[in-house]
Amino acid sequence: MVAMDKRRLEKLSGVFKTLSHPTRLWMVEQLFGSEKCVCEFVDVLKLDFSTVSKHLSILKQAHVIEDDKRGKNVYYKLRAQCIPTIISCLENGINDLGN
Amino acid sequence: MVAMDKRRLEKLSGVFKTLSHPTRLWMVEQLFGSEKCVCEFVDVLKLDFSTVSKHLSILKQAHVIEDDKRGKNVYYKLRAQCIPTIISCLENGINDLGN
DNA sequence: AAATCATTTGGTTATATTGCCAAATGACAA
DNA sequence: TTGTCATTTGGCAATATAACCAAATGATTT
Repeated sequence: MVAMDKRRLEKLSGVFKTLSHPTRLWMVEQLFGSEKCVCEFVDVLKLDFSTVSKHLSILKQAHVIEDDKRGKNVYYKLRAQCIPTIISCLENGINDLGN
Repeated sequence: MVAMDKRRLEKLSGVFKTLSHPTRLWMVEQLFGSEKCVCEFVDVLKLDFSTVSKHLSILKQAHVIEDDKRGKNVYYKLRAQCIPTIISCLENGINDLGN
């Protein structure tokens, strides 16, 4: 593994890592169409507020989503516009191949 | 998270998980052009044979790569042809956005 | 200024992942 | 059939991740 690649690989694999949890992936998909605030996720997921907030923060750190504080709420929206493409690409590619 | 989605999300996030380790991601990229046998990876990575073998096995289970035993060696090649696209998609998308 | 609401942060425990070593397997070679 | 080479499997210790609870923060509302 050439040293020059190391930083790049860590960053890229880090993005994949943020998408490697079902809950986070679901949250990202919910943001495809429109922004959502933390409490909306909490309502549906029935996970602790802190758990949801931490998941969102992980996605934010990787620049997959971004936040926007307005009034009492924090709204999250998709930042990495390539994710929808990536997901359908993967689903078409891998799901077909025998599972 | 609608129950119907659960299986799909687990499978999809599972694929991301296999790509979420720098060494595995590097190995996948090495397979873009041509197949490689386990020992070739061991030589370059300087990790234990068992470590490399386990990484490859994780990628294989997710159908990202597949193996082909020939003679004394096991050759691995890319199975999910969408991965190169996904990686460049991500690199163009996320790297540009602020660091 | 105090109370309240939405969210984040810190701490803890349970579980998962990674890497090494040693031992098992499965060809092929002698 | 014994030995050797390439790889896989099992087991263990170290580290990382995920979920919860409790406490802290920050912005409104009273």
